[in-house]
Amino acid sequence: VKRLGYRPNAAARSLITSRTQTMGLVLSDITNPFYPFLVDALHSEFKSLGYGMLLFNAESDEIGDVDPLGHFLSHSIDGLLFVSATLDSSLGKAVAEQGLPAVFLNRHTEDATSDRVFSDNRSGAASAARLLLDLGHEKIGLISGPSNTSTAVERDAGFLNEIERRGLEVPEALRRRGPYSHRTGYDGALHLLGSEDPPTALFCGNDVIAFGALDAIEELQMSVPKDVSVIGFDDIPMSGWLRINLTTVRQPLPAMARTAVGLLVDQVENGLGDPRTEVFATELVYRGTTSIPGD
Amino acid sequence: VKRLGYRPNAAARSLITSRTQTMGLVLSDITNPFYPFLVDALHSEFKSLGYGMLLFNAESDEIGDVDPLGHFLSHSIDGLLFVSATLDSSLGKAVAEQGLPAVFLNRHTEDATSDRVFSDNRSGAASAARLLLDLGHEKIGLISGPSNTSTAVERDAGFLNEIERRGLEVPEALRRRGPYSHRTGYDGALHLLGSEDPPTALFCGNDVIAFGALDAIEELQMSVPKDVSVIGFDDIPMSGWLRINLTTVRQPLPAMARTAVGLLVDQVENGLGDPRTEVFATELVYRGTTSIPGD
DNA sequence: CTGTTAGCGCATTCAA
DNA sequence: TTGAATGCGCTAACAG
Repeated sequence: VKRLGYRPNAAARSLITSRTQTMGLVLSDITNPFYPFLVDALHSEFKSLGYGMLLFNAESDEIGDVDPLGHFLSHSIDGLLFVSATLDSSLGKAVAEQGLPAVFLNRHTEDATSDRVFSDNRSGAASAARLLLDLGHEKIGLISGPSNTSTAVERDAGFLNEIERRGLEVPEALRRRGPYSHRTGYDGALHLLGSEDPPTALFCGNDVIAFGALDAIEELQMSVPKDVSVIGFDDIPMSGWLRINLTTVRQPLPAMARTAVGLLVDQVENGLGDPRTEVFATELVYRGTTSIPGD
Repeated sequence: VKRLGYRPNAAARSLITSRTQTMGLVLSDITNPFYPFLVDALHSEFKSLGYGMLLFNAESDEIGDVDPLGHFLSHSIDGLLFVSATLDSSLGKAVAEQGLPAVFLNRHTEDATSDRVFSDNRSGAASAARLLLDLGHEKIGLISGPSNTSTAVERDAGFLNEIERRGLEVPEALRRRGPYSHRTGYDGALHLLGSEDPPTALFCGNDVIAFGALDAIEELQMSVPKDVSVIGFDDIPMSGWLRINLTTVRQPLPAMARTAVGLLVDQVENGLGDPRTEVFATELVYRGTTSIPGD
């Protein structure tokens, strides 16, 4: 009978089941090279579990009071996955009030109202600090992400803490901050390295910032790692390309994506429970942008 | 009355209007740095017109007989936007048979059954050839994309045609081909430049392939553009980064995205008509990876 | 112009 | 087991 290409009508079905088999993915700026790999991983997880993925791109690195909720609620989805929300975002509360299944991935908001999965940014940043200190660097610059993101706050804390534990410090003059973008790294490094007593190493808030820093170093006709060592965070695939070859801290993105999707699907299929938090270990990836100072 | 947060139920509404206000976006591999900018542009166009965007990532560079249709039909969308379909894909016919609004963007299939928008790949590639010839290169290598993509076929044709018009040629031994990936460029350049009579310039099927070629050149300890000139295609933002600084052929992606979305929305709102084709002009972007041979 | 009603295509219940 | 009936929440057509 159904040989003539019958397709059940999804609208009618979801009208009765009150399920759409579609999840919403909210992210801050898909243009940032960090995301595609995440989106890829998330998509294939969702697909294998029978869910579609509706994209909402906030278009700036601030998922603040942009309101993706209205958009999604009127498109009726079963759950929401937030990637890289900001700390001050009211999204957590709003979603909890709606009783909507939700998971925060990579970054989280201040109040743990929903499931969260992220990596151990503190210890990852600490391991980066340890590497630079062990190599003999004493004057280290810091170019961080935005202060309203949990990743930046925790990476800063882990990094600075380790430095201080060794009896050193990073003076204000050697700190810069901005969006997780190439430009932030470029401007930051230009400023820090152009000063009269420049640092011999830079810890960058993520890989994309580090790429900007590398470009600034090129611009200043200095060389990496001889004149300056550089470390990033994330280990996106581009960081392994030969011309970049960035030392960085790897986040286990595929596993994180799988976990986040699992939690979300569990929420929609088995009902909401108490908020859960999953933390993943990072791994230092030693490549070519770090060395003993002057070597 | 509706102060208590009333939201119309999208499923019920679309049951009666037979519209979901959602479009499907099919792409071959979101991990390829070429796509995020497109996705971003498409998303904001759709959003501004009141449409959501459901993502389907084919996960390999081959949108062949992977069947996103089943996935989408069971998620009920109003129209489909295919980015980078392959020539041999049966998608065009399948979609046309379903009477589903669809647009092919960037690449197209053999039969023009739906609206299509792409750039003038032939003349873009010809302008790249002209640049290399004018600089004095006579031995030029070609690393193309897959032969079942319209972009690769047309770029090859435009490039080779211009070379021949000047009385030169690109022998088989100087041609390589593979997926639009970093690895294709890396392996291809390693092979071509490692031969006994290596070319002095390489035309790459797209920027990502060119990045791989640049890495191979680094690996071989040769220098760009002194030993080898390199040209890419697309002009994705990374190509403008200082450490890359790639000479390339720009496609006007934002305009192309706007047009594609416009055509698709027109189809769903005003009914299907005869297939339309929109072609966009490219622009040569002269940067630092090209020069007179040996200079 | 406001108020009422039928029906979109399913899943689920209940009757046979 | 199989078959018919109800209603999910809207929109559109129609009646008042």
